[in-house]
Amino acid sequence: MEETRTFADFGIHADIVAALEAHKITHPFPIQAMTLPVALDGHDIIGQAKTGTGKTLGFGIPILQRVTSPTDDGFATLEGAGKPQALAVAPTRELAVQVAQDLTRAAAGRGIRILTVYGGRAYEPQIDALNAGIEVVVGTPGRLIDLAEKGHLSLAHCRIAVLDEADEMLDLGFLPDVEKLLNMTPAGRQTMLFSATMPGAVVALARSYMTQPTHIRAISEDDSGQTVAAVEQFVFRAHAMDKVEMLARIMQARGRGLSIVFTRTKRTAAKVADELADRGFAAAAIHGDLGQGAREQALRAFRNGKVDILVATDVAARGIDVEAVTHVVNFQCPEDEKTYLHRIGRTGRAGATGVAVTFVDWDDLHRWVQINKALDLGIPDPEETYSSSPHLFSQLDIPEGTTGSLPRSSRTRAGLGAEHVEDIEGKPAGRPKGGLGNQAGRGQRKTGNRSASGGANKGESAPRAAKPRTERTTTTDGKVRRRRRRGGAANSSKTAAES
DNA sequence: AAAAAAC
Repeated sequence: MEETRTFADFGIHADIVAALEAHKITHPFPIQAMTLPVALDGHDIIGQAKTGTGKTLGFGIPILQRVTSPTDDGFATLEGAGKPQALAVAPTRELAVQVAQDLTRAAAGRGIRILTVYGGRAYEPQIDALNAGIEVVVGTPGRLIDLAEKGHLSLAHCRIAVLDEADEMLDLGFLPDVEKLLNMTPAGRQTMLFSATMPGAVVALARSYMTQPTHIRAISEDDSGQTVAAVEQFVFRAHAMDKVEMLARIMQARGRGLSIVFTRTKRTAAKVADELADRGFAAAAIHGDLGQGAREQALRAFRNGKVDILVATDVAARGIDVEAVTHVVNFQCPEDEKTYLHRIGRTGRAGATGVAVTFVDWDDLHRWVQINKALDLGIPDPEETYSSSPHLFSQLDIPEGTTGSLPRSSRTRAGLGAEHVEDIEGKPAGRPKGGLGNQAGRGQRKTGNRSASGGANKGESAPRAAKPRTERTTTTDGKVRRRRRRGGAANSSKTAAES
Protein backbone atom coordinates (compact mmCIF):
# COMPACT_ATOMS: atom_id res chain seq x y z
CA MET A 1 0.00 0.00 0.00
CA GLU A 2 1.30 3.40 -1.01
CA GLU A 3 -0.08 5.01 2.12
CA THR A 4 2.12 2.98 4.40
CA ARG A 5 5.37 3.75 2.62
CA THR A 6 7.73 6.03 4.43
CA PHE A 7 9.89 8.71 2.85
CA ALA A 8 12.88 6.44 3.31
CA ASP A 9 11.09 3.84 1.19
CA PHE A 10 11.20 6.33 -1.67
CA GLY A 11 14.96 6.52 -1.40
CA ILE A 12 15.00 9.95 0.18
CA HIS A 13 18.31 11.10 1.66
CA ALA A 14 18.66 10.11 5.31
CA ASP A 15 19.28 13.73 6.35
CA ILE A 16 16.02 14.81 4.76
CA VAL A 17 14.11 11.90 6.30
CA ALA A 18 15.50 12.82 9.70
CA ALA A 19 14.64 16.49 9.25
CA LEU A 20 11.10 15.63 8.26
CA GLU A 21 10.76 13.26 11.19
CA ALA A 22 11.84 16.03 13.53
CA HIS A 23 8.67 17.78 12.39
CA LYS A 24 6.55 14.64 12.80
CA ILE A 25 6.39 14.14 9.06
CA THR A 26 6.93 10.44 8.47
CA HIS A 27 4.57 9.31 5.71
CA PRO A 28 4.03 11.07 2.42
CA PHE A 29 0.65 12.54 1.61
CA PRO A 30 -0.95 11.17 -1.59
CA ILE A 31 0.31 14.01 -3.83
CA GLN A 32 3.81 13.42 -2.47
CA ALA A 33 3.67 9.65 -2.91
CA MET A 34 2.44 10.12 -6.46
CA THR A 35 4.93 12.79 -7.53
CA LEU A 36 8.07 11.58 -5.74
CA PRO A 37 9.01 8.71 -8.09
CA VAL A 38 8.34 10.80 -11.20
CA ALA A 39 10.03 13.93 -9.88
CA LEU A 40 13.08 12.06 -8.60
CA ASP A 41 13.55 10.66 -12.09
CA GLY A 42 13.81 14.22 -13.34
CA HIS A 43 10.55 14.28 -15.26
CA ASP A 44 8.38 17.35 -15.68
CA ILE A 45 5.25 17.38 -13.56
CA ILE A 46 1.95 19.16 -13.43
CA GLY A 47 0.80 18.38 -9.92
CA GLN A 48 -2.72 19.03 -8.73
CA ALA A 49 -4.08 18.35 -5.27
CA LYS A 50 -6.55 20.05 -3.01
CA THR A 51 -5.59 22.86 -0.67
CA GLY A 52 -3.64 21.85 2.40
CA THR A 53 -2.67 18.39 1.21
CA GLY A 54 1.10 18.72 0.97
CA LYS A 55 1.99 20.13 -2.42
CA THR A 56 4.94 22.14 -1.12
CA LEU A 57 6.87 19.07 -0.04
CA GLY A 58 5.70 17.42 -3.25
CA PHE A 59 8.18 19.59 -5.09
CA GLY A 60 10.34 20.53 -2.10
CA ILE A 61 11.64 17.06 -1.36
CA PRO A 62 12.63 16.35 -4.98
CA ILE A 63 14.44 19.70 -5.06
CA LEU A 64 16.41 18.92 -1.90
CA GLN A 65 17.09 15.39 -3.07
CA ARG A 66 18.35 16.38 -6.50
CA VAL A 67 20.39 19.44 -5.57
CA THR A 68 24.09 18.98 -4.94
CA SER A 69 25.01 20.20 -1.45
CA PRO A 70 28.37 21.82 -0.60
CA THR A 71 28.83 18.84 1.72
CA ASP A 72 28.36 16.34 -1.12
CA ASP A 73 31.21 14.72 -3.01
CA GLY A 74 31.69 16.42 -6.32
CA PHE A 75 30.41 19.83 -5.29
CA ALA A 76 33.84 21.42 -5.78
CA THR A 77 33.95 20.31 -9.38
CA LEU A 78 30.29 21.14 -10.01
CA GLU A 79 29.80 23.61 -12.82
CA GLY A 80 28.28 26.77 -11.43
CA ALA A 81 28.82 25.65 -7.84
CA GLY A 82 27.24 28.15 -5.46
CA LYS A 83 24.86 29.36 -8.14
CA PRO A 84 21.25 28.31 -7.65
CA GLN A 85 20.53 24.83 -8.93
CA ALA A 86 16.81 25.11 -8.30
CA LEU A 87 14.31 27.96 -8.57
CA ALA A 88 10.84 28.15 -7.05
CA VAL A 89 8.54 31.06 -7.84
CA ALA A 90 5.43 32.07 -5.90
CA PRO A 91 2.77 34.74 -6.48
CA THR A 92 3.15 36.57 -3.16
CA ARG A 93 6.11 37.50 -0.99
CA GLU A 94 4.71 35.86 2.14
CA LEU A 95 4.17 32.62 0.29
CA ALA A 96 7.72 32.70 -1.05
CA VAL A 97 8.95 33.17 2.52
CA GLN A 98 6.83 30.27 3.74
CA VAL A 99 7.95 27.93 0.97
CA ALA A 100 11.57 28.77 1.71
CA GLN A 101 10.97 28.07 5.39
CA ASP A 102 9.40 24.70 4.61
CA LEU A 103 12.36 23.81 2.41
CA THR A 104 14.81 25.02 5.03
CA ARG A 105 13.18 22.82 7.66
CA ALA A 106 13.31 19.78 5.42
CA ALA A 107 16.90 20.55 4.43
CA ALA A 108 18.26 20.63 7.98
CA GLY A 109 21.48 18.65 8.11
CA ARG A 110 21.76 18.50 4.36
CA GLY A 111 23.91 21.62 4.12
CA ILE A 112 21.86 23.15 1.33
CA ARG A 113 21.64 26.93 1.31
CA ILE A 114 18.18 28.32 0.54
CA LEU A 115 17.59 32.01 -0.15
CA THR A 116 14.37 33.95 -0.44
CA VAL A 117 14.45 36.78 -2.98
CA TYR A 118 11.50 39.15 -2.94
CA GLY A 119 10.57 42.81 -3.14
CA GLY A 120 9.82 45.30 -0.40
CA ARG A 121 13.06 44.44 1.36
CA ALA A 122 16.57 45.83 1.20
CA TYR A 123 18.74 44.61 -1.66
CA GLU A 124 21.98 44.16 0.23
CA PRO A 125 21.21 41.08 2.32
CA GLN A 126 19.87 39.27 -0.72
CA ILE A 127 22.82 40.27 -2.87
CA ASP A 128 25.28 39.34 -0.12
CA ALA A 129 23.72 35.91 0.22
CA LEU A 130 23.86 35.39 -3.53
CA ASN A 131 27.53 36.33 -3.55
CA ALA A 132 28.24 33.93 -0.70
CA GLY A 133 26.64 31.14 -2.73
CA ILE A 134 23.32 29.36 -2.56
CA GLU A 135 21.83 26.15 -3.89
CA VAL A 136 18.12 26.98 -3.98
CA VAL A 137 16.38 30.29 -4.61
CA VAL A 138 12.74 30.91 -3.80
CA GLY A 139 11.14 34.18 -4.69
CA THR A 140 8.62 36.44 -6.35
CA PRO A 141 9.06 37.37 -10.02
CA GLY A 142 9.82 41.08 -9.84
CA ARG A 143 12.83 41.01 -7.56
CA LEU A 144 14.17 37.81 -9.10
CA ILE A 145 14.22 39.46 -12.52
CA ASP A 146 15.58 42.67 -11.04
CA LEU A 147 18.55 40.92 -9.43
CA ALA A 148 19.10 38.75 -12.49
CA GLU A 149 19.18 41.76 -14.83
CA LYS A 150 21.56 43.58 -12.50
CA GLY A 151 23.88 40.60 -12.66
CA HIS A 152 23.61 39.50 -9.05
CA LEU A 153 21.59 36.37 -9.77
CA SER A 154 22.37 33.75 -12.37
CA LEU A 155 19.76 31.18 -13.26
CA ALA A 156 22.00 29.58 -15.86
CA HIS A 157 22.53 26.51 -13.67
CA CYS A 158 18.96 26.01 -12.48
CA ARG A 159 18.29 22.40 -13.39
CA ILE A 160 14.93 22.59 -11.64
CA ALA A 161 12.25 25.28 -11.98
CA VAL A 162 9.02 25.19 -9.99
CA LEU A 163 5.95 27.36 -10.30
CA ASP A 164 3.96 27.22 -7.09
CA GLU A 165 0.33 28.26 -7.55
CA ALA A 166 1.11 27.62 -11.18
CA ASP A 167 -2.25 28.65 -12.64
CA GLU A 168 -1.80 32.05 -11.02
CA MET A 169 1.79 32.33 -12.21
CA LEU A 170 0.68 31.59 -15.77
CA ASP A 171 -2.16 34.11 -15.58
CA LEU A 172 -1.98 37.33 -17.53
CA GLY A 173 -0.57 39.45 -14.72
CA PHE A 174 2.38 37.16 -14.12
CA LEU A 175 2.99 35.39 -17.40
CA PRO A 176 5.45 37.84 -19.00
CA ASP A 177 7.66 37.85 -15.91
CA VAL A 178 7.45 34.09 -15.47
CA GLU A 179 8.33 33.57 -19.10
CA LYS A 180 11.30 35.88 -18.71
CA LEU A 181 12.51 33.91 -15.69
CA LEU A 182 12.09 30.53 -17.34
CA ASN A 183 14.02 31.81 -20.33
CA MET A 184 16.97 32.53 -18.04
CA THR A 185 17.13 28.87 -17.01
CA PRO A 186 18.75 26.16 -19.13
CA ALA A 187 16.69 24.43 -21.78
CA GLY A 188 17.07 20.94 -20.36
CA ARG A 189 15.76 21.88 -16.93
CA GLN A 190 13.14 19.94 -15.01
CA THR A 191 9.93 21.97 -14.72
CA MET A 192 7.30 21.34 -12.06
CA LEU A 193 3.97 23.12 -11.78
CA PHE A 194 1.76 22.80 -8.72
CA SER A 195 -1.63 24.14 -7.76
CA ALA A 196 -4.98 23.13 -6.35
CA THR A 197 -6.62 24.68 -9.37
CA MET A 198 -5.54 23.84 -12.92
CA PRO A 199 -7.98 24.91 -15.62
CA GLY A 200 -7.58 22.98 -18.86
CA ALA A 201 -6.47 26.08 -20.71
CA VAL A 202 -3.68 26.60 -18.20
CA VAL A 203 -2.52 22.99 -18.56
CA ALA A 204 -2.40 23.48 -22.31
CA LEU A 205 -0.42 26.69 -21.95
CA ALA A 206 1.84 25.10 -19.36
CA ARG A 207 2.84 22.33 -21.73
CA SER A 208 4.56 24.85 -23.97
CA TYR A 209 7.04 25.48 -21.17
CA MET A 210 7.55 21.82 -20.34
CA THR A 211 8.89 18.58 -21.76
CA GLN A 212 6.38 15.75 -21.87
CA PRO A 213 4.98 16.56 -18.44
CA THR A 214 3.23 13.95 -16.34
CA HIS A 215 -0.09 15.31 -15.16
CA ILE A 216 -0.66 14.06 -11.63
CA ARG A 217 -3.96 14.58 -9.87
CA ALA A 218 -4.25 13.47 -6.27
CA ILE A 219 -7.98 13.18 -5.88
CA SER A 220 -9.83 10.45 -4.03
CA GLU A 221 -12.30 8.33 -6.00
CA ASP A 222 -15.33 9.02 -3.86
CA ASP A 223 -14.94 12.71 -4.37
CA SER A 224 -15.74 14.58 -7.53
CA GLY A 225 -15.82 18.08 -6.02
CA GLN A 226 -12.94 20.47 -5.71
CA THR A 227 -13.65 21.70 -2.20
CA VAL A 228 -12.09 20.04 0.82
CA ALA A 229 -14.81 17.97 2.48
CA ALA A 230 -13.49 18.81 5.94
CA VAL A 231 -14.36 22.47 5.36
CA GLU A 232 -17.98 23.04 6.23
CA GLN A 233 -19.36 25.78 4.04
CA PHE A 234 -22.05 28.32 4.88
CA VAL A 235 -23.54 31.14 2.89
CA PHE A 236 -25.33 34.17 4.31
CA ARG A 237 -27.39 36.58 2.34
CA ALA A 238 -26.45 39.92 3.79
CA HIS A 239 -27.02 43.61 3.50
CA ALA A 240 -23.74 45.40 3.13
CA MET A 241 -24.40 47.48 6.22
CA ASP A 242 -24.97 44.42 8.39
CA LYS A 243 -21.83 42.55 7.47
CA VAL A 244 -19.63 43.87 10.26
CA GLU A 245 -22.23 43.02 12.88
CA MET A 246 -22.65 39.54 11.44
CA LEU A 247 -18.91 39.07 11.35
CA ALA A 248 -18.57 40.19 14.95
CA ARG A 249 -21.17 37.67 16.06
CA ILE A 250 -19.53 34.84 14.23
CA MET A 251 -16.18 35.80 15.66
CA GLN A 252 -17.70 35.82 19.15
CA ALA A 253 -19.39 32.48 18.74
CA ARG A 254 -16.64 30.61 16.98
CA GLY A 255 -14.71 29.21 19.92
CA ARG A 256 -10.95 29.02 20.15
CA GLY A 257 -8.84 29.16 17.02
CA LEU A 258 -7.72 31.57 14.35
CA SER A 259 -9.84 33.17 11.66
CA ILE A 260 -9.08 34.77 8.32
CA VAL A 261 -11.53 37.33 6.99
CA PHE A 262 -11.17 37.97 3.26
CA THR A 263 -12.16 41.15 1.50
CA ARG A 264 -12.02 42.04 -2.15
CA THR A 265 -10.37 45.41 -1.68
CA LYS A 266 -7.45 46.71 0.33
CA ARG A 267 -9.54 49.53 1.68
CA THR A 268 -12.23 47.22 3.02
CA ALA A 269 -9.60 45.00 4.62
CA ALA A 270 -8.18 47.97 6.51
CA LYS A 271 -11.63 49.17 7.48
CA VAL A 272 -12.92 45.81 8.71
CA ALA A 273 -9.77 45.26 10.77
CA ASP A 274 -10.36 48.67 12.36
CA GLU A 275 -14.01 47.90 13.06
CA LEU A 276 -13.11 44.62 14.71
CA ALA A 277 -10.44 46.30 16.79
CA ASP A 278 -12.98 48.93 17.85
CA ARG A 279 -15.15 46.11 19.12
CA GLY A 280 -12.33 44.69 21.17
CA PHE A 281 -11.19 41.90 18.88
CA ALA A 282 -7.52 41.17 18.33
CA ALA A 283 -7.44 41.75 14.59
CA ALA A 284 -4.76 42.75 12.09
CA ALA A 285 -4.96 43.64 8.44
CA ILE A 286 -2.73 42.39 5.66
CA HIS A 287 -2.84 43.80 2.15
CA GLY A 288 -0.64 45.25 -0.54
CA ASP A 289 -0.90 48.87 0.56
CA LEU A 290 1.03 48.06 3.71
CA GLY A 291 4.79 48.17 3.91
CA GLN A 292 6.47 44.79 3.71
CA GLY A 293 7.47 44.98 7.37
CA ALA A 294 3.88 45.56 8.43
CA ARG A 295 2.68 42.72 6.22
CA GLU A 296 5.07 40.24 7.71
CA GLN A 297 4.45 41.53 11.21
CA ALA A 298 0.71 41.00 10.79
CA LEU A 299 1.22 37.46 9.55
CA ARG A 300 3.72 36.73 12.31
CA ALA A 301 1.31 38.01 14.99
CA PHE A 302 -1.37 35.80 13.47
CA ARG A 303 0.84 32.72 13.40
CA ASN A 304 1.81 33.42 17.03
CA GLY A 305 -1.82 33.76 17.99
CA LYS A 306 -1.20 37.26 19.36
CA VAL A 307 -3.81 38.30 16.86
CA ASP A 308 -6.54 35.76 16.21
CA ILE A 309 -8.27 37.47 13.31
CA LEU A 310 -6.41 38.29 10.11
CA VAL A 311 -8.32 40.55 7.76
CA ALA A 312 -6.82 40.04 4.35
CA THR A 313 -7.11 40.74 0.67
CA ASP A 314 -6.36 37.91 -1.69
CA VAL A 315 -2.69 38.45 -0.91
CA ALA A 316 -3.34 35.73 1.69
CA ALA A 317 -5.73 33.63 -0.41
CA ARG A 318 -3.16 31.22 -1.80
CA GLY A 319 -0.77 28.89 -0.10
CA ILE A 320 -0.53 30.51 3.30
CA ASP A 321 -0.44 27.67 5.81
CA VAL A 322 -1.45 28.40 9.38
CA GLU A 323 -2.43 25.26 11.18
CA ALA A 324 -4.76 26.71 13.81
CA VAL A 325 -7.11 28.45 11.34
CA THR A 326 -10.60 27.19 12.14
CA HIS A 327 -12.70 29.79 10.32
CA VAL A 328 -12.55 31.58 7.00
CA VAL A 329 -15.04 34.35 6.36
CA ASN A 330 -15.54 35.78 2.90
CA PHE A 331 -16.61 39.26 3.94
CA GLN A 332 -16.86 39.99 0.25
CA CYS A 333 -17.27 37.38 -2.44
CA PRO A 334 -14.09 36.47 -4.27
CA GLU A 335 -13.74 37.28 -7.94
CA ASP A 336 -13.95 33.72 -9.18
CA GLU A 337 -14.29 30.10 -8.14
CA LYS A 338 -10.55 29.52 -8.09
CA THR A 339 -10.10 32.27 -5.54
CA TYR A 340 -13.03 30.87 -3.54
CA LEU A 341 -11.35 27.46 -3.37
CA HIS A 342 -8.01 28.91 -2.36
CA ARG A 343 -9.52 31.22 0.26
CA ILE A 344 -11.57 28.56 2.04
CA GLY A 345 -8.58 26.25 1.73
CA ARG A 346 -6.78 28.33 4.38
CA THR A 347 -8.69 26.15 6.86
CA GLY A 348 -9.21 22.41 6.94
CA ARG A 349 -5.55 21.78 6.23
CA ALA A 350 -3.64 18.53 6.65
CA GLY A 351 -6.57 16.57 8.01
CA ALA A 352 -8.05 19.28 10.20
CA THR A 353 -11.62 20.48 9.89
CA GLY A 354 -12.74 24.03 9.31
CA VAL A 355 -15.66 26.34 8.73
CA ALA A 356 -16.05 28.70 5.77
CA VAL A 357 -18.67 31.43 5.77
CA THR A 358 -19.47 33.59 2.75
CA PHE A 359 -21.42 36.83 2.95
CA VAL A 360 -23.38 37.65 -0.18
CA ASP A 361 -24.83 41.11 -0.63
CA TRP A 362 -26.22 42.69 -3.79
CA ASP A 363 -22.77 43.59 -5.00
CA ASP A 364 -21.53 40.04 -4.40
CA LEU A 365 -24.52 38.27 -5.84
CA HIS A 366 -23.40 37.87 -9.45
CA ARG A 367 -20.05 36.59 -8.25
CA TRP A 368 -21.65 34.10 -5.93
CA VAL A 369 -24.00 32.82 -8.62
CA GLN A 370 -20.99 32.25 -10.84
CA ILE A 371 -18.99 30.49 -8.13
CA ASN A 372 -21.93 28.33 -7.12
CA LYS A 373 -22.42 27.28 -10.71
CA ALA A 374 -18.76 26.69 -11.50
CA LEU A 375 -18.18 24.54 -8.43
CA ASP A 376 -21.61 22.89 -8.50
CA LEU A 377 -22.04 23.64 -4.83
CA GLY A 378 -25.76 23.03 -4.94
CA ILE A 379 -26.99 26.24 -3.36
CA PRO A 380 -30.64 26.87 -4.20
CA ASP A 381 -31.61 29.49 -6.72
CA PRO A 382 -30.56 32.89 -5.39
CA GLU A 383 -34.16 34.07 -5.39
CA GLU A 384 -34.98 31.34 -2.92
CA THR A 385 -32.51 32.76 -0.49
CA TYR A 386 -34.61 35.88 -0.21
CA SER A 387 -37.67 34.08 1.06
CA SER A 388 -38.36 32.25 4.26
CA SER A 389 -35.16 32.16 6.19
CA PRO A 390 -34.12 31.05 9.63
CA HIS A 391 -33.45 33.64 12.25
CA LEU A 392 -29.88 34.92 12.42
CA PHE A 393 -29.55 34.30 16.13
CA SER A 394 -30.56 30.67 15.89
CA GLN A 395 -28.29 30.18 12.91
CA LEU A 396 -25.36 31.58 14.79
CA ASP A 397 -26.34 29.80 17.97
CA ILE A 398 -25.80 32.90 20.04
CA PRO A 399 -27.99 33.46 23.08
CA GLU A 400 -29.66 36.75 22.25
CA GLY A 401 -29.23 38.26 25.69
CA THR A 402 -25.46 37.97 25.60
CA THR A 403 -24.87 39.77 22.36
CA GLY A 404 -27.26 42.65 22.23
CA SER A 405 -29.46 43.04 19.22
CA LEU A 406 -29.15 44.08 15.66
CA PRO A 407 -30.13 47.59 14.67
CA ARG A 408 -33.87 48.00 14.52
CA SER A 409 -33.67 49.30 11.00
CA SER A 410 -32.23 46.15 9.52
CA ARG A 411 -34.49 43.97 11.63
CA THR A 412 -37.69 45.53 10.39
CA ARG A 413 -36.56 46.14 6.87
CA ALA A 414 -34.90 42.90 6.02
CA GLY A 415 -35.70 40.45 8.73
CA LEU A 416 -32.16 40.67 10.08
CA GLY A 417 -29.29 41.12 7.66
CA ALA A 418 -28.73 37.42 7.09
CA GLU A 419 -31.78 35.95 5.55
CA HIS A 420 -30.69 32.50 4.72
CA VAL A 421 -28.18 29.93 5.64
CA GLU A 422 -27.58 26.75 3.82
CA ASP A 423 -25.40 23.79 4.39
CA ILE A 424 -24.09 23.51 0.91
CA GLU A 425 -22.89 19.96 1.24
CA GLY A 426 -26.48 18.91 0.90
CA LYS A 427 -27.21 17.96 4.48
CA PRO A 428 -30.45 19.19 5.96
CA ALA A 429 -30.60 22.94 6.43
CA GLY A 430 -30.35 24.20 9.95
CA ARG A 431 -27.45 23.73 12.24
CA PRO A 432 -25.15 20.89 11.42
CA LYS A 433 -23.10 19.38 14.17
CA GLY A 434 -21.22 22.10 15.94
CA GLY A 435 -22.40 24.82 13.65
CA LEU A 436 -20.56 28.06 13.14
CA GLY A 437 -19.38 28.25 16.69
CA ASN A 438 -17.78 24.87 16.54
CA GLN A 439 -14.22 24.50 17.59
CA ALA A 440 -12.97 22.87 14.47
CA GLY A 441 -11.72 19.42 15.34
CA ARG A 442 -8.23 18.33 14.49
CA GLY A 443 -7.45 15.31 12.48
CA GLN A 444 -4.24 13.41 12.63
CA ARG A 445 -1.59 16.01 12.10
CA LYS A 446 1.61 15.56 10.22
CA THR A 447 3.25 18.23 12.27
CA GLY A 448 3.29 18.90 15.98
CA ASN A 449 0.17 20.36 17.50
CA ARG A 450 0.02 23.96 18.52
CA SER A 451 -0.96 24.43 22.08
CA ALA A 452 -3.37 27.11 20.93
CA SER A 453 -5.57 24.55 19.27
CA GLY A 454 -5.44 21.91 21.92
CA GLY A 455 -7.79 21.31 24.77
CA ALA A 456 -10.55 23.70 23.78
CA ASN A 457 -14.04 22.53 24.60
CA LYS A 458 -16.62 23.08 21.97
CA GLY A 459 -18.13 26.53 22.06
CA GLU A 460 -16.97 27.20 25.59
CA SER A 461 -14.31 29.81 25.15
CA ALA A 462 -15.28 33.27 26.27
CA PRO A 463 -16.00 35.81 23.59
CA ARG A 464 -12.96 37.86 22.80
CA ALA A 465 -14.99 41.00 22.77
CA ALA A 466 -16.15 40.68 26.32
CA LYS A 467 -15.27 44.06 27.75
CA PRO A 468 -11.50 44.04 27.86
CA ARG A 469 -9.79 46.69 29.97
CA THR A 470 -7.70 47.71 27.03
CA GLU A 471 -8.20 46.88 23.43
CA ARG A 472 -6.02 46.33 20.46
CA THR A 473 -6.15 48.66 17.56
CA THR A 474 -4.89 47.88 14.13
CA THR A 475 -3.54 50.93 12.44
CA THR A 476 -3.45 51.30 8.71
CA ASP A 477 0.18 50.31 8.64
CA GLY A 478 -0.74 47.02 10.26
CA LYS A 479 0.80 47.73 13.64
CA VAL A 480 -1.11 46.53 16.62
CA ARG A 481 -1.08 48.68 19.67
CA ARG A 482 -2.79 48.77 23.01
CA ARG A 483 -4.97 51.65 24.00
CA ARG A 484 -7.46 52.60 26.63
CA ARG A 485 -10.93 51.40 25.97
CA ARG A 486 -13.35 53.96 24.76
CA GLY A 487 -16.68 54.33 26.51
CA GLY A 488 -19.58 52.19 25.41
CA ALA A 489 -20.23 48.50 25.17
CA ALA A 490 -17.91 46.24 23.27
CA ASN A 491 -20.83 45.03 21.26
CA SER A 492 -22.38 48.18 20.00
CA SER A 493 -24.97 47.98 17.32
CA LYS A 494 -22.81 50.13 15.11
CA THR A 495 -22.78 49.05 11.52
CA ALA A 496 -20.51 50.05 8.73
CA ALA A 497 -21.46 51.16 5.29
CA GLU A 498 -19.68 49.35 2.52
CA SER A 499 -19.14 52.27 0.22
C1' DA B 1 -15.30 49.51 -7.17
C1' DA B 2 -9.55 43.62 -7.62
C1' DA B 3 -4.98 41.92 -6.09
C1' DA B 4 -0.58 40.75 -6.83
C1' DA B 5 4.37 41.61 -8.41
C1' DA B 6 10.72 45.88 -8.82
C1' DC B 7 12.43 50.58 -7.83
